[in-house]
Amino acid sequence: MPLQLYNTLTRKKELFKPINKNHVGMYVCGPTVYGDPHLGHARPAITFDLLFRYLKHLKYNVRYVRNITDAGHLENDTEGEDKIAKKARIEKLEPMEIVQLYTLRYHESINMLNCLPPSIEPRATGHIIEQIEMVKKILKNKLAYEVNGSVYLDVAKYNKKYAYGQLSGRNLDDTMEGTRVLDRQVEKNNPIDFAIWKKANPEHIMRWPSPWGEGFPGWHMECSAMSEKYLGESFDIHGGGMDLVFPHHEAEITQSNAANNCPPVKYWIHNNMITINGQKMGKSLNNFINLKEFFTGSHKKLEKAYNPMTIRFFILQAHYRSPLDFSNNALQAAEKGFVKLINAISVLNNLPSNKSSTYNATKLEKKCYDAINDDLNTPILIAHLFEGVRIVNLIKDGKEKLDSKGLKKMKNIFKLFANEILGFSIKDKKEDPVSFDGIMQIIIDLRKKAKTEKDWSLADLIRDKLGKLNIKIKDGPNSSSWEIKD
RNA sequence: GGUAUCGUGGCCGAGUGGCUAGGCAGUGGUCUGCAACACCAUCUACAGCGGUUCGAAUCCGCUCGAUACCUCCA
Repeated sequence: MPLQLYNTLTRKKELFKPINKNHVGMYVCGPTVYGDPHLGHARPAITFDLLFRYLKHLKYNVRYVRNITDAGHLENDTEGEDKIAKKARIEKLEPMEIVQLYTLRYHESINMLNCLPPSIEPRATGHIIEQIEMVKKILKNKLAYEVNGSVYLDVAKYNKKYAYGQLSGRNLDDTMEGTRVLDRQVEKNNPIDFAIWKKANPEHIMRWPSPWGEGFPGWHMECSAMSEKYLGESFDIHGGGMDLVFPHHEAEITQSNAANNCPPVKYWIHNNMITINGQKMGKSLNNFINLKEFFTGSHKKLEKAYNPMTIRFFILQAHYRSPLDFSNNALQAAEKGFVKLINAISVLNNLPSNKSSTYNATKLEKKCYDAINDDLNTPILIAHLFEGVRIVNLIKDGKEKLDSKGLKKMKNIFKLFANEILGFSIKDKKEDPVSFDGIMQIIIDLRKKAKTEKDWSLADLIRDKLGKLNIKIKDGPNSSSWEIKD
């Protein structure tokens, strides 16, 4: 079964077929860098990292573009302060210092989650010219109008030629009813029209010259302009959080149609939200936990620190389109499960092969592919990997057998799905240059001798002392092994 | 009010018109000098009420409940 993805535009799973054979263009909405990255940011980063990794595995030539929004949007359509400028004022820094600080912090946390860097990470402020050009095009197509130094997209006029609201499933009348009319929106012909260029008030710091005077681009312009620049007028995949469907992505479709007379995206893919006590985790609700706080355990809601791979595993254990509720219990269950998976991989790598097989690893491999191909069903994929874990442990106990071919297949399954596709980075004890392994073997041999001589106090002393160094001894029937505790 | 999504066992979380999800926790075993690990067995389930069907937790309708979006948010 080939790869199928759920397209928000059609609300169906669709067979994935790129526009240009062998090439895939993917654009994902990145963060607005005015605060620390939190657990909510981790979900799209990991979801689309997974897709990026899998598309690459399928031998596609993927260009993955994830933007950095460094031109703050207004807190409202036409009112409020630019978020980055506000933060700059509060922290007494230049806006670009805020941008730099939080871009670095974003990269740091996302890297720890083992997300591959995108092919291009463009910044909004680096593409003001492209955005102005796009506004000009929309004006030229008579689907926007200028008022007093600002440019608005004429949604009603647009709606006559293109259907507005396809992505979010709303029609124009409903949306107009739900649109709040603000006092200062008198500039607009219609409350539903949205700014694609805004005139800067004198106190607005981040401003650029334009044919309409000094101003700044509208909220949604950057993604339209940058995706077009790097991926073309029409590209394969656009991703982001579900909360961006309306108005952000709807506006992107509108802008691209208005400028280029073609829809920008073939597959719209949206990840669901992470909730805390059933409520969305977000800045506006002030109930978010920073990623760094997870890694260090320094948040009052956290019972302990969580390894970045535990966070990654926790997120991938749920399907990306399902809401995922945070709790210490869920995270600790994920942690234990993940350790079990990792331990089995190290057992597998030291397993001798048998003369014959009692288990068909090829079937397992097929099931893994079926799972990932079914709209990136990582919970099922992980469930299948746990079947592999069980088999590996049974082989260790001599209750199942794999010949050299089967063993190789099994190793490949874990390498491919756990490492390369799910992106779990697994520490390899053997990478240690001073052969910690060798030293450990000596200690284990000494303890074995003590045990043979029934010197239990010495054997226990060795185990306890190692335990204090976070090294855990695991006794088997004939031999012992060890592992470093987290 | 509009739009969309969802309601699964102690917890997290898949899936599906008839066949074991999986993880964590619990219980009983095997293994072990003890323990841990591992393995085996086992226990709780599909919000409620109708309907379609040979058969529904899975499809349809209604009720109740939850969430998101409609204002920047991943």
